[in-house]
Amino acid sequence: MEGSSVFDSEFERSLFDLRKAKLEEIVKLGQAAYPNHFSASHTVPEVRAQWGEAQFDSGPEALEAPRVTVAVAGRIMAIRAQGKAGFATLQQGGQRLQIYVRLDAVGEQGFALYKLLDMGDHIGVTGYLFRTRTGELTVHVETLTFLAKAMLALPEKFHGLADVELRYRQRYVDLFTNLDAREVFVKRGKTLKALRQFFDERGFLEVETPMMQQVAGGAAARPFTTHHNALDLDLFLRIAPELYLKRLVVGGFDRVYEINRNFRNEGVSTQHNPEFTMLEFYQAYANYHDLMMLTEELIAFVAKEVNGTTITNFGGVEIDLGKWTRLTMREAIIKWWPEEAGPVPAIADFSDNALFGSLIERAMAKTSNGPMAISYTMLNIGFGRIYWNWKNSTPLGKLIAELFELVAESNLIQPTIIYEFPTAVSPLSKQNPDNPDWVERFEFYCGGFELGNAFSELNDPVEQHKRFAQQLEDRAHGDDEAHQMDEDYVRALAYGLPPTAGEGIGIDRLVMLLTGSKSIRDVILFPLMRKQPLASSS
RNA sequence: GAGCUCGUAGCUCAGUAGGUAGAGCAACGCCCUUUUAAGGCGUGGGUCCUGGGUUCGAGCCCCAGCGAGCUCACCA
Repeated sequence: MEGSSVFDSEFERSLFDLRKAKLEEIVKLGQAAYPNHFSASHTVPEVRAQWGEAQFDSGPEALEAPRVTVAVAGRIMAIRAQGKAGFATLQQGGQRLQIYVRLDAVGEQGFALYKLLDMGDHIGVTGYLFRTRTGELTVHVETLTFLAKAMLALPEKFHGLADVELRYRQRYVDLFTNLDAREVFVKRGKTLKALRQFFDERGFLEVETPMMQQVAGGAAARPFTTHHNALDLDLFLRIAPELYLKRLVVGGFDRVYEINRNFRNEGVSTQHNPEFTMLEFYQAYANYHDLMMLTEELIAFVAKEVNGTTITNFGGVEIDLGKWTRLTMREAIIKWWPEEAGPVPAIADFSDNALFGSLIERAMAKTSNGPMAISYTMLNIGFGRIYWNWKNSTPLGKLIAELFELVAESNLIQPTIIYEFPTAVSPLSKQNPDNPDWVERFEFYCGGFELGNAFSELNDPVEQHKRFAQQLEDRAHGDDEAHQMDEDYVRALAYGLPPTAGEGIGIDRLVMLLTGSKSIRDVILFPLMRKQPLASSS
C-alpha cells in the first residue's frame, strides 16, 4: 500500500503502520491475523431479541440461574479500558451489544489481546449474559477471538460521518456508522420483497429483458450508448423495458413484471439518478381502470409490509398511502389553478388551440405585473415558456401536459391518480374510443413528484406505426427524446397483442416516500458522483 | 447547463476587525476491575480544496478552477 492513494494523509499512513504493529503483537499472542471463521451461537440482534430490554421486567436474576452462555461476533464501535477491566460495544446487524472484559476472567493473554483492540476491529467473544448496575445487557467475556483489524480511523463516534459527499462516496463507512442510513436500505430490501410477493400472489411471472438494446424505446429520454466489439454493434442501455415486456405478452405470458435498472442520460437532481430502478408490469385482458385499483392496493400493501402502516412522513407532511384521489389532468389544472393567474380555465380552453393560447396569454399577463414574489416570477416564466411553445405550433396536447406540470404537479402531496392524458405525449397508449385526442393513461403522484405511469396499451399495429412515424418527425424537428422507430415491435403487435394494461413505478422514489428521504441519493447505495480530484500523494 | 451556499487535523466543528492555526472525538504514553458521548494527567497531529492576485501581512478580500449541497432547467 506504500505510495497508494488509499491514505488521505500522513496521519492515516502512520496510524496504518501502528495498527500493523499491533496486528503483529496480536499474532504473537497466538491469534490469527486474518482468521476465516467464527462459530457464533447467536447474532447480536438475536441476543437482544431474546434477552434485551423487553425482558428486563423479569429482573436481573433472570439471567443468573442458570447462566446463559453465548458466542457472538461484531465490530467494536466503542471501547473503554479501566485498568484491569474494560467495556466495549459490539455492533452486528445494525444492533449493539456491550461486552465486559476483565483480567481475572479472560487471563493474561486474553487481556493483552483486549488492550491491543481498536475501534472498528472485528472480534468474537464467548461468555455469559448479565446486566450491569445501570441495567444494560452485557456479555461477561470468558474468551476473546480476534477476527479482523480496522487499519483506518473511524469517524467521530458521536456524530458519525456527517459529510454528505463522504457518506455517498464511502457508503461502506456510512452504513456502519449511521444506522439510520442502514435502515433505509433494509427498508429498500423489504420494499422489493413486498413488491415481488404482491405480483407473485397474483400470478405474475418475473422476467428479465435486455438492458442493452439496439433501439432504446419505451420512454421519452436520451439513452447512453455503448458498443459490442465482437459483433461490431452499437448498443443503447435501455431507458425502459416496456417494448420487450409487451412482446412477452404477445408470446403468451399474460402477466409479467420486471424490476431492474433503467439508464437515462440526463441531469441529476434530488429526484433523478442516471441509473434508477423501475418496476414494470403488464396484465393482459385489463385496462387502465383495472390498474388504478391495483396500484392503490399495491402501494398500501407495500407500505404496510415495510412500515407496518400506510402513514408515512415526508418533508414534514403526513401522507396516507391508503387514501387516494383521482382527477383527470384537466380537472387537476383547474383545481390547482393559481390565484395569481386570473380566472380558472374552462374545459373548452383545452380543446381549442386558439382558446388555449389566449388562456396562457392571459395568465402570463396576470403574473407579470404582480408583486415580485418568487411564485409570480416562477409562474410567469413557466407560462412564458408554454406561450412560446404555443407560438411555435407545439401540439395542443403537449402544451396541456406542460401546463399540468407547471400548475398542478408540485401540489400533489397526498396520493393522487391523474388520468386522461393527451395523445401527443403518449405514443404507446390506447386512445379513448370517444375522443382520439386523449388516451387511456394515468400517472400517480405522491409527495409532489411522479411515482408511476400506466396505460391501456396500444395494440393496433397500424396506429402504432403511425405514432412512431410521428415521433420520427418530432425527432427530425430537434426533439432528441422522441421515440425511435421499432419495426420489430410493430411486427410483434401485428401477431396480436391481447388487450393489455401496463404500468411502470419508480422504485427509488417509492423508497424515498416510505423512508422519508428527501434525496434519491439517500436511497441509492452508490449514487453517481463526479470524478474525485487526484490525491496528491499518488 | 444556470443561480445560491459550502470546502479548516482522520472525523465533528470554532476561527472575532486581514496580524504566528483552535476545541471535542479519534491517536500515542501513564493511572483506573460495573463503564456507557467513562474519567484524570501528559504528548503528537494542518498544502486552511487547488492555482493566481491585492496587501508590509490572507483561513478571512478579489479572480479562475475542482468537488459537494440546494434551487432551477431536462426528465421518471
